[in-house]
Amino acid sequence: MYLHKAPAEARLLQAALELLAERGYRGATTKEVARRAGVSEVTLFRRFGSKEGLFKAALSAFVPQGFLERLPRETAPLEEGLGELLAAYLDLLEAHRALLPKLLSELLRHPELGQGEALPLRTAMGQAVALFRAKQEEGLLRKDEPPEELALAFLGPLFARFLLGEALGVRLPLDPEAYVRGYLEGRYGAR
Amino acid sequence: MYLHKAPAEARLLQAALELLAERGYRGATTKEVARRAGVSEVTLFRRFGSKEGLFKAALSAFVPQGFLERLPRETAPLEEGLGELLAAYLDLLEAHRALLPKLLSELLRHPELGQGEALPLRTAMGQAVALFRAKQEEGLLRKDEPPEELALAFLGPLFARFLLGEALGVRLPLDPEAYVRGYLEGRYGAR
DNA sequence: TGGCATTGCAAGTATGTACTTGCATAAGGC
DNA sequence: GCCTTATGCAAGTACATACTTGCAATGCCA
Repeated sequence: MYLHKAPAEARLLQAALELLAERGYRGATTKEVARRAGVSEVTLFRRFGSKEGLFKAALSAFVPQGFLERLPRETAPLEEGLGELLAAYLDLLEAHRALLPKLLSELLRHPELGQGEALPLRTAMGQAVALFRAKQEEGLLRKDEPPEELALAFLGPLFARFLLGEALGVRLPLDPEAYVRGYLEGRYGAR
Repeated sequence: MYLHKAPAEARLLQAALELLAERGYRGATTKEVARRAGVSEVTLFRRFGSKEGLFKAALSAFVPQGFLERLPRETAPLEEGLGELLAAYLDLLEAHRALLPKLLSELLRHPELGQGEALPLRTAMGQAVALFRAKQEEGLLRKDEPPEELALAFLGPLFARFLLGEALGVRLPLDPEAYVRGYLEGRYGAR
């Protein structure tokens, strides 16, 4: 196997993410991405086919290695499972603190970028939903709401808290155990 | 005077604002602005000279007629002055609820658009600062902070509240009198 | 050492988009 | 009725940018 393959590709993905956040999808040129990655522009097109392919891949790849495997299985006990889910997402948000708000804004403006074959965030949300569904069937969570609602009610405030903190430039400390407890005692968690 | 002058110009400015919010500065093409305004593209360039000129003008003009005149003079009593200031800004935010968050995001990404000769928001902020400075000199506000700080402390939470509400899709009701009282009783307002 | 994969470089093509020019037309004001 | 002003239309220019092609160089592995 050709050893130099990984670095060029990885640098292109990283540069694409940064420029996407800095200048937006239309403002980020392939030439500039290649320059920042220290790679020729031709290589970019040989690897990713098109500008859109590159940015889709970048958005899919920005979820860290091992994130999906780290998510709790449906068989995990309720409270531990939620705790692990929360911890995994907290780490993800922390790892991309500076970029995420602008990336989200670009995703809203260019929905096609989120249509990547297996955008990991989508998969990750699917796994979270599976966990909530399993706990519903075990009778540990209320069944009068679809599991997607339960998952959103759990993760939504987390995103909101994060985005608000970034927008205002403040760090909002979060106690994971208290967050899980608060969810379980709240409206959606009540069984 | 040529009677048809105003409509074409006004429609161009309005279409430019909408497209700026929808697609961003780079994504908004002059052709599309002209089409939406129901005007030929060449008219756009004859009126505003360039794409940048058009969008600068649009950002300057989106402050409603009479807004500046409505701001309180330095001679207004403290509490009434703050109340009028607050009411004027509340109306402005209300008038542009849907557009403002995206416009602000574009302003952050393209600062040159804010460099308009007399961007009214800049002027408006200057008048607010003058009010706070006058009240400082009357001894009604603490003098150990620059008036710009006092103005920001007064208007900042208003903007934050508005942006948060838009981001989360909720309406946060605001009691103007309570807001002014809270400011005057708080840290920055204490004299 | 020979072959394959990966990359760079130089040069191109195609297209979109900002911006221009020339001419004709219509709407007022005087 | 003439002039100014505003506008549209058709056509075109200049440039940036996405994307391609051909060829040579380099690193790796068998």
